[in-house]
Amino acid sequence: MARSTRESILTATAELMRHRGYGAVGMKDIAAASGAPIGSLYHHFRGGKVQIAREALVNAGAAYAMLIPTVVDGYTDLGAALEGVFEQAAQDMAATGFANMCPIASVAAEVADTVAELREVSAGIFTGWLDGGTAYFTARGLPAPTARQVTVALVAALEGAFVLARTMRDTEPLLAAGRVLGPQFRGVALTAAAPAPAP
Amino acid sequence: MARSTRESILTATAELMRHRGYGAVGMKDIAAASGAPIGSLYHHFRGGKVQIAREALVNAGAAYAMLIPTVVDGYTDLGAALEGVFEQAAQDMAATGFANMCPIASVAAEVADTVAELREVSAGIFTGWLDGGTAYFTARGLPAPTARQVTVALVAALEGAFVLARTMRDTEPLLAAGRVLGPQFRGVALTAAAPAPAP
DNA sequence: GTCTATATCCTGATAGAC
DNA sequence: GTCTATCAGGATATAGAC
Repeated sequence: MARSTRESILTATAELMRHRGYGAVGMKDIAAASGAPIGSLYHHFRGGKVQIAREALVNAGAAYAMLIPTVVDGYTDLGAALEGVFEQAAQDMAATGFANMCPIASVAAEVADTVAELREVSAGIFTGWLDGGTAYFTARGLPAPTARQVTVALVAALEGAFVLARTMRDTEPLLAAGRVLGPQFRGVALTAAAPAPAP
Repeated sequence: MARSTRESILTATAELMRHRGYGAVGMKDIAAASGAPIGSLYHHFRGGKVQIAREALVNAGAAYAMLIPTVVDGYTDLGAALEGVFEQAAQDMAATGFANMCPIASVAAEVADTVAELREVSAGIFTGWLDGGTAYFTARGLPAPTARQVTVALVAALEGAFVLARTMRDTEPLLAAGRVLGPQFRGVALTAAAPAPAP
């Protein structure tokens, strides 16, 4: 529920780019979806489309950073937790008609070679996720190297499975990824959850 | 090395879209990269840009379908093979300055909600990969359900790690994914390789 | 079949009245 | 701060000479 014009522009942009990526979202679309006329877009964001996308990505990245801890908090076994994350993702995606996908990866893959500034922002968000996830799993009792590897593999598999699932309109990739990643860590205990870090 | 005008248009398009996706590649770019003037593009592909992209994706999809079997053929242990695939991918990506990425996922993520025809083509290619990989691992002695799960998880993790690695310009995501996926299957034997199927 | 010139539309961005 | 009208450039696609 964004209140200010600025915020409504950013949330509308994140939502649009989650579905259509960067290039296919026009300033006119953002104006229509946010309720603000084109002139206001440039009034609030002097840097134009790139700046709007940049700030929308940063906001969305911060929101998504809390998703994995939120799910994993409910588990005391790492293997079960990993499977749970993928099952939750599969459920969400099916519930939204296979339209749900994080805007970061969607935009990142598209602009990695074309809009340097957005690639850099996306890279920073990914780095924050990986560092934050590592800190979280370390706080839950995993050795740091394991925590890092599990986090990186989890995020990579999730993002890839999202692409397959969305394209094929089938949750199989998410469920299969969870069933392959999870069992290896069954029996690895997670200690009591500390307050989740927000990187 | 494409010989005909038609072929050179398709290979140039695949190469361009591997780097820039769908929207950011213009007909003018395709004309320049292939050496064919704009008029020839429409002479050979009456359906315009969408048809060119469609055929370029199908060609590239068939080429990529053989990559995993090519690497895995060199192994007799499934765990080592999986790690080997990710190490090979990491090496390739670093060698190309983090520009290397399969054009299918790149385009698929971008057009899943905007260009129905290309989403359908991409879905067909993914399905072909998964079916082909399952058949390959089955031929190498794995039970069918395991073969399917391993294939789906492998492709999903690869594609996701590609996005992270390309954005962060770092091979860590590929290597971490390989080191998490591989160990679970160490000790699972692959029988003598049959001729790889080309789905 | 090859190639040039152009038509039509849509984009991001700006100027300036309210 | 809000909003409208418009600019300049680039997109896909076409027409038609060679």
